[in-house]
Amino acid sequence: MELDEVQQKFISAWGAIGTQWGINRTMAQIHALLLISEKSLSAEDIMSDLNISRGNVNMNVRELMSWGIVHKVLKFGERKEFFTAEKDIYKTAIQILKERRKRELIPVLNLLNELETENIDKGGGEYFKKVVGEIHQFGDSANKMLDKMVKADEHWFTGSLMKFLVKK
Amino acid sequence: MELDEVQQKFISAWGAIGTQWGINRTMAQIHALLLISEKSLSAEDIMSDLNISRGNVNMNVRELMSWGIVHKVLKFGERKEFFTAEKDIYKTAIQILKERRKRELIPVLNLLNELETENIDKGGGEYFKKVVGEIHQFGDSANKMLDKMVKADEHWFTGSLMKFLVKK
DNA sequence: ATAAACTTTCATTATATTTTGAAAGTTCAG
DNA sequence: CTGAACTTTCAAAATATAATGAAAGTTTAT
Repeated sequence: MELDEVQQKFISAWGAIGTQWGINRTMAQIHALLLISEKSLSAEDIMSDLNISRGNVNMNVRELMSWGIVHKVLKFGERKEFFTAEKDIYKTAIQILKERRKRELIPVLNLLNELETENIDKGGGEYFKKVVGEIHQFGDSANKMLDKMVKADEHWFTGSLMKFLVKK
Repeated sequence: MELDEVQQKFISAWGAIGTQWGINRTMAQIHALLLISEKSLSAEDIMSDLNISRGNVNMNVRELMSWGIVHKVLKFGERKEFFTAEKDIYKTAIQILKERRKRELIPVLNLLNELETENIDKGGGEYFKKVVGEIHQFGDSANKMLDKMVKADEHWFTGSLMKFLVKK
């Protein structure tokens, strides 16, 4: 596929946004490319569209798959693997929340538990205890919230949540 | 202040988490240090506690202030400037949401507008139009949601939102 | 079993980000 | 005004992150 100027712009922007959120630029660009590609793409397609190496494509596509927002597609009669992005943007967002919760929030909550215990064992400071306790409480709330969000149906986000937020 | 082992651990962890969210490690560590410090700290305090240079402290403290989560404190009779972090973690989270909305989401929405116009002008693809349109719609919803959240009172998060989420 | 078609790995290279620290700038008490 | 106390800047150095591409590994058709 030849990318036109508007598409290029979209891909660049997606890459830049990703960077701000701690996502590697190329990974975000591959995601953008797959999002706007109607057909699934092979590693070679991605290499040529984005002008990046085979190893880079392989690494980042696998990472995107581990996030559950890009999928492998096998075409009948073709030996090559093709890739496609989840096209429902709500599902994509929920999936990212889900993964970030699992990979980042939960380990932090565990660490906070540890720190609270250690601080008591070692007769650590009251102030530290207070601050960490509050962060922990906040983290727990966020965790519960995300759990609900992630388990809710996919139109919950624009549906009931939006209504709830808008009413009062 | 001498940092004990538990505090060190907290600061390191905060730095690591920051990194995953696209925040520079040192900035996150300074934030952590200020969070757990009962008293406000001078640039020199931060330099010695975290073992970093003066320039680095200056740069990152200013960045934290621009995010509105660290404040300058002037002590009577002292010429030095002291710094303190917003200690209410809810306020801190809301403040970060607010800034990310302003700095990142709004520019993206503007770009999407542009891209949609350009795509029509240039007779670009239908599929692209569809995908970008959906992303735009999602972004608008998120934007409205954040606007509500940010304007709500500080206990809204654990209060009514949690209740709403937990009930069904 | 072979070899062509494809994917994965990883040491090296390239790029981007962060940190340093000395110099320049600012403020203020005397 | 002056100079001491402090803050800011920014070019250079250090560090961390990402990309390359050739070699190794895997799969499949024959």
